[in-house]
Amino acid sequence: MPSLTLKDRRDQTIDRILQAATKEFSEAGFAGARVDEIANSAGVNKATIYYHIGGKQALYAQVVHHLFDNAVAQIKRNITAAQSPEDNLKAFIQTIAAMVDQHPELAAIMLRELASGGKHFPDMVTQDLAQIFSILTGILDDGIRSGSFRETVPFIVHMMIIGSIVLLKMTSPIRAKLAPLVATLDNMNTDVSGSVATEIETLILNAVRK
Amino acid sequence: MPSLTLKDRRDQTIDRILQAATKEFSEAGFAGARVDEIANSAGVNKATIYYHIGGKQALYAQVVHHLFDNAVAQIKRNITAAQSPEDNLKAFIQTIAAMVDQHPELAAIMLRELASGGKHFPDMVTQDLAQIFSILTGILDDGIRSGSFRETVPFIVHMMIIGSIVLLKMTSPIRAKLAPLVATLDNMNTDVSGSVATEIETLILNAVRK
Amino acid sequence: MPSLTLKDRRDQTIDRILQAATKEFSEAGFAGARVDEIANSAGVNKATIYYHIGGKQALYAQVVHHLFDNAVAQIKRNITAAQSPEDNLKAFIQTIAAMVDQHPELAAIMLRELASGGKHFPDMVTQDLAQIFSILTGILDDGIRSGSFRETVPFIVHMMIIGSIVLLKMTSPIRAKLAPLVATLDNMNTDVSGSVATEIETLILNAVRK
Amino acid sequence: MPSLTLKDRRDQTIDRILQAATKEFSEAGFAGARVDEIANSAGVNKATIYYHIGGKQALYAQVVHHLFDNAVAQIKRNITAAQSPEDNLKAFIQTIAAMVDQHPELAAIMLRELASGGKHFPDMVTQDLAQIFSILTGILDDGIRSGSFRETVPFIVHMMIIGSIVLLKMTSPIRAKLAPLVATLDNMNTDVSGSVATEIETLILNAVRK
DNA sequence: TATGAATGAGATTTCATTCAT
DNA sequence: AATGAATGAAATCTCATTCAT
Repeated sequence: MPSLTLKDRRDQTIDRILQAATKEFSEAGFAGARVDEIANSAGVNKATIYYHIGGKQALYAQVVHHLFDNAVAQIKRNITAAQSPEDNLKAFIQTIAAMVDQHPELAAIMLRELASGGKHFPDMVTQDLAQIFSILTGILDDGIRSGSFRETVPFIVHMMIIGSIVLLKMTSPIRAKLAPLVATLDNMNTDVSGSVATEIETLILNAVRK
Repeated sequence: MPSLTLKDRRDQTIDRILQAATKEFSEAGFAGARVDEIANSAGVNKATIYYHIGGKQALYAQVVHHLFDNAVAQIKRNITAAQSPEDNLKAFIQTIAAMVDQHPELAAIMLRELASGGKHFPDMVTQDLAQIFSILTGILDDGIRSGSFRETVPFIVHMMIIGSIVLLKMTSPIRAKLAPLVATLDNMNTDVSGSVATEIETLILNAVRK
Repeated sequence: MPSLTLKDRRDQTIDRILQAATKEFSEAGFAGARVDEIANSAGVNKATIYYHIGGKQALYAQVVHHLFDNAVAQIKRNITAAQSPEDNLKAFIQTIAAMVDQHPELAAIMLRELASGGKHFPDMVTQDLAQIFSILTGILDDGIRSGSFRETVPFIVHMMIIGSIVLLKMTSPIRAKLAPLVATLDNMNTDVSGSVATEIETLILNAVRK
Repeated sequence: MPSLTLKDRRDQTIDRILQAATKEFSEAGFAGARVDEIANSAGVNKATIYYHIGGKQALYAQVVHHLFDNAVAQIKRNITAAQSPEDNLKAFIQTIAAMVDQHPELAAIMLRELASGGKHFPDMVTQDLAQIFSILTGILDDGIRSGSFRETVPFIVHMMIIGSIVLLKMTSPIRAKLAPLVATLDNMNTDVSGSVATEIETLILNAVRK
């Protein structure tokens, strides 16, 4: 029994490349990322990247694709099970918070993409985002129908949730710098799922509740 | 009266450089920005930038500095005049929204900086941000003391406000792409001050009100 | 009888490689040719080329060798049968013209080799060329001895024949571009054997006849 | 008085680049030429080539352009003065021969371009070639009108002249290899203007004369 | 003050070749 | 016999920076 088939080897190599690229792109952005660096940290020759993937652009596209696809899948999995609109909204917030803790690269890449107007977003990713949004819309509609939620502008609520989670996650290094100067920042966690997400839940529920 | 003093000429040149740089940096990020491009769009020779400013890093620092300094000043100006905590909170939200509409570059640069952990933020900018935050903390404290606001985690409220405003502003090109597919996005404005900010006010006030 | 012996399979593969290589080298030259491209268009894996042939240089050598060897053989076959010096000269011209129509790659490769001073020509090919030339020398000598031809410089006559045939063949794409602008080019054939070769015959015979 | 104006320096640099490029491209062809090599032999930094010219393709285009433009100009200059069709034809042949001796790069590049179907020829060059051809057509027409020349196919005569001259020039290294084996090649000159061109004159005049 | 020319260092990409199977 | 994966070396090109004027 051979230790590893050819295809497995291939997949493993591609995986290592994709992981290294995800890290590099999220830390440095597309323009700042270095193919050399990615190759090194993936432990492959630079040419291997071109052989398997095809170039910096293509590599970036794959990274973004992977990241967002998995994210959508995870959110879908976590929401469908829940029940009341309030619980669903909580689950939505917790899921996104957990995801951002698990994959901070997602948050970094999203911010940078927003900063450049989503120019590099492949259409599929845009649709992924639309799906996430439609999950929230569904929850809010349910709540309105069942009389527990007010009428709100769903996209604004969406941005409020995503915005607070992502910014809270990404400000943690800055918070660390500011903590000595600003009392209320002292004991804030670097993770956003947990107590931070719980506070967000409360705020958002108050915001949309009748 | 001479047409233009030497000093004015100089200042004008520097101004054109800074404006061009602001645009380029906000659109492409630090790594993606090209000194060549900045020089072109400022209508000066590349070497002039080095002569007056000193290099890409220095140029970026000045751009960020300008942008955030003015922002803080503007917020301070708009808040001090107001009265009740509720009105102050509204003014805070409206001011930030107006600022982001006026200077979308500010939003873009902030997002990118967050994405890279604020590595390039000069200390002064970090302190600017702390000042803005302390304004909000003051408003929330006032509200708690006067009995109209609940106890909340100020930084989370802060991120909720900033996050929703900035993301709403920056998603407008993506929204344009999605509008045909998603009904609720149809008639959303590209500006965030105005009706969008008003909805944010309502949501945030509900969120923090007792 | 088995469908195909192992040896035949091998030969077939090599053949496909050589054909693809001939096309690619003639279109792009040695430096411009891509081993990848050759492999693709031969329908084999790149490594197969290295396995069977041994490398780009070796491949090129084989291609050139094949091409010129066959050419010499064909010319020899066609000349020996003829009779009078005039008829032999005509046959010589017609044969070369026919060969160039059949294998335009030969012409392309020859031109490129001349352009680089025959650096890559294996010695055997140089000798092939010498043989072709000696055939012409023989014809011209016969003509002089029989009193029908003048004394000429054989190599110059040779170059005049080869040059006009090869250039006429290779200019056909350029002629196509020029035809709309230049009246006399309108109805020139893309093939060089036939009426074009007949005109060359006349010109050359006039040139060398007493 | 400054030793050299800025513009002169620039022109000098560009000239050195163009000269080096002409040599490299003619020796190695487009694909085989190395920008590094060109930069080195021009004594400039590689980036200088990109600064002034803009890339390998552009560099090649300029080289070809220069070469052919000058060639056409020179031919025009030399022909207009002459008189009888016979003398004009001789002048045409001598001029082209002289040009090829002066600029063998022209011949090399032309052969390679023919080999690839003139794909890289800018339109202007194609028109240059058409002009040269129209000069010959004029001469032949004159000769027909004055009764000294037969009716011929001008383009074939053209190719016969150009072909023999260019091939004679470019075969000189191969001839050197063959000389020990082939008696008649012994004392052939490496230059084509002079006795070789004179022999071509005789052959071509015989070929077209009534 | 301002500039055009030039560059060094490094970025991305290509490609002939080899290796393990 | 044949292949997919991987690579080293080198090619083209970019870009922040400096120099001479």
